[in-house]
Amino acid sequence: MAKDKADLLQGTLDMLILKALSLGELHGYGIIQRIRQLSDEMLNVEQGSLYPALYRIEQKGWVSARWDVHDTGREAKFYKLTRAGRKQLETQEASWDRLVLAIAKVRQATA
Amino acid sequence: MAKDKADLLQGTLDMLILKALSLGELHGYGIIQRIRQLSDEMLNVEQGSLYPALYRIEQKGWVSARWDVHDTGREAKFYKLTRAGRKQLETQEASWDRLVLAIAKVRQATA
DNA sequence: CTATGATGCCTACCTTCTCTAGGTATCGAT
DNA sequence: ATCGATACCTAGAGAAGGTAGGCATCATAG
Repeated sequence: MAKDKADLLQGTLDMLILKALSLGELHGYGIIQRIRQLSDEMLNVEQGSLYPALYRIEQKGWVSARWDVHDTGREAKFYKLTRAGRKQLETQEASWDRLVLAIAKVRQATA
Repeated sequence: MAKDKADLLQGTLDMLILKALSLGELHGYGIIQRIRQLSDEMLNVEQGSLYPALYRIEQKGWVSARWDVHDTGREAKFYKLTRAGRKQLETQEASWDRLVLAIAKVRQATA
């Protein structure tokens, strides 16, 4: 990991993947690029984190996968948000907001 | 864990403990209460998470500990932020801010 | 033409972290 | 006398992300 890139906190990756897919169907490698690009290079998801995560997420029914050929003529495995996945994204975003709020409250405290 | 309390994300506990101690010396059990109170009951740190965390944090030199008797006459182990701990708190807060910002950027994206 | 880097997929193992679930002891209130 | 809160601790489990490898294709640079 490059020095200027922060490690993800556990529990944030699923949300990022689901969010990336909410913008449209995409293959694994593309998800990494989309997250990196949208975050202004601040977030870098490792392949070794992504593929197992995609597998987990697919098992849970939040995404569906199919092999396809894209523009460049190369084959890739495309993932698509399911209805349950969209629901899950909302849930995770709400949890994230709650956590951010709670931590902000603690940090507001002054000595 | 109560239903209305969210599990912490891994990596946030150290920051919360250091922040709690930045408001003044405190013993372990009190740290849990302070975090719960400051977060409006949204964050509940389990004892089984706290004590190992305090041990780790002490090993890293971010806090110093001493046994003492407090008002109620009971003995307790009081923890105090060290200079390195204060520095570490700043670092972790900056990382947290970066992460929150990066995730906000990703979430801003519209399909 | 060949070497290299980017694209694209995957797995095994490691490490870290938090939680669950136990244990112990003291104290105040019922 | 019992029970809940206070106060400390540990062992083990589970989850998740990273590191480090492997493999194949393609475009580009030398």
